[in-house]
Amino acid sequence: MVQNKQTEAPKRRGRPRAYDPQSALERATDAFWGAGYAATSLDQISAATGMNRPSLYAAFGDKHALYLEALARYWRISLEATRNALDGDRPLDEALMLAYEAALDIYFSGDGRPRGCFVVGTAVTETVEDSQIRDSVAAGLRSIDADFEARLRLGQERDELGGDADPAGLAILASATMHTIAIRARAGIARAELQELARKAVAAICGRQAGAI
Amino acid sequence: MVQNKQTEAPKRRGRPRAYDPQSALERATDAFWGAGYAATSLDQISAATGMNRPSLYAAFGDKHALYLEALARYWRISLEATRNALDGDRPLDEALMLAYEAALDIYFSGDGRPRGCFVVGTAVTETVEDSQIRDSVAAGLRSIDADFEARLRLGQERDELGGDADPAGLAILASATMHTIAIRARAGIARAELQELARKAVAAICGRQAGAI
DNA sequence: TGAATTCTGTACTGAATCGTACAAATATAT
DNA sequence: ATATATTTGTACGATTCAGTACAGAATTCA
Repeated sequence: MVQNKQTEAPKRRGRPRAYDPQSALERATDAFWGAGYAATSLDQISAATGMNRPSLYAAFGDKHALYLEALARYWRISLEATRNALDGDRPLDEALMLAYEAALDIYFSGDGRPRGCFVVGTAVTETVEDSQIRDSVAAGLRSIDADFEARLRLGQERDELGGDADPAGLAILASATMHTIAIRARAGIARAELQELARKAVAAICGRQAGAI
Repeated sequence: MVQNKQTEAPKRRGRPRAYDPQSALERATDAFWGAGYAATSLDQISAATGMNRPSLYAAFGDKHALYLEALARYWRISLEATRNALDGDRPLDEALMLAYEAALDIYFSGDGRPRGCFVVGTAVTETVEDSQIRDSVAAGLRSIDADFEARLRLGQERDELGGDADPAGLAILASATMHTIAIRARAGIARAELQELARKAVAAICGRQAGAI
């Protein structure tokens, strides 16, 4: 059996940690996700992770650094989900619909109320006065745009779109659809309604010949 | 000359107010708009409005009530701007483009950094744990949807869309375009880029025969 | 076994926060 | 003038918050 790679089996010297950094970051993300960055206190994060404050500081630095790590992790996971949905050899309309379903899985995850997108729900608020969060958000948005546009260009090559369609323009609409779903999910709109919204958007983007899904 | 209606000329009894409630609410909105609801302290609002804390409480109630008033006022103004853009007898593509330009005027207003949409940038964060803000956001979103859909149906009657187009589906894309602009503006994307984005979106929504604007 | 190392948990500090009490100020009503 | 009503501004209390100091606990190395 291969040596455990996730912790790099470091044979650390002193008292062992009572927490797993990865799952601690995940629970810290959950804490921020609900009330947002500013309204979430370190005490709440401490409670959510089971780590006391000094351990939080030792592991992640201050609240801001912890949030940046949570944000980066969320981008990784959510961008990967979108790419996985778009990458396959599915028809275009199916691929788009799958991307939105994957997003909805994330937006409706967790135990409490639906929280929508972590970025739209918590990071966007901070972008005005926080350049690091702003840069992260801007980069992530462009990345999603590029993924949609690449898939739509492929669709055009495969004659899945009208020949006169503009992949760049449609990519904007595809990204925009994801953003409006992100907002509405957090605002309490039911998942079924958002699925229906996604279906209509996909049909409109793909040129109304859809109906498969 | 008609009696001053805005203050109802009430001949109040005690010491007169040193502030104008309307402009105070406007400046309080500005204060919230930058850092968001949770990160904006009453001291900052006090500084922005020139009112001291007891006067703020007397005029608006606590921080939460003040924010709700600011949110309601923002919805009033921004929904009216959208309706004015869509209501006229302009061609559909011009009307849509004008709606996005009106939104951009709001999103890029103020002295400091661009703040995007007040709702998307500050209210959406609070929707998970605050039912009053959630209800306000949900209602406003539906209202914009309805405005776009009404204009698109009119466009279909006037043969400004393909006969097989689905106004409800396109209305979703029109709303979504506004939302993605709101997010991107706050994330620091330049206004010129967002105008170009809006043009492409309008062209795609209206069936690519655009080019007028 | 003892020294060195790393983490845990309590407890503390200083600052920021919200909300309000209270006296002074400024107007109208009689 | 005097009483009444309303707002202003200072000042205070109670709470919460971020960040850290420090002692004790748990582990590895020699």
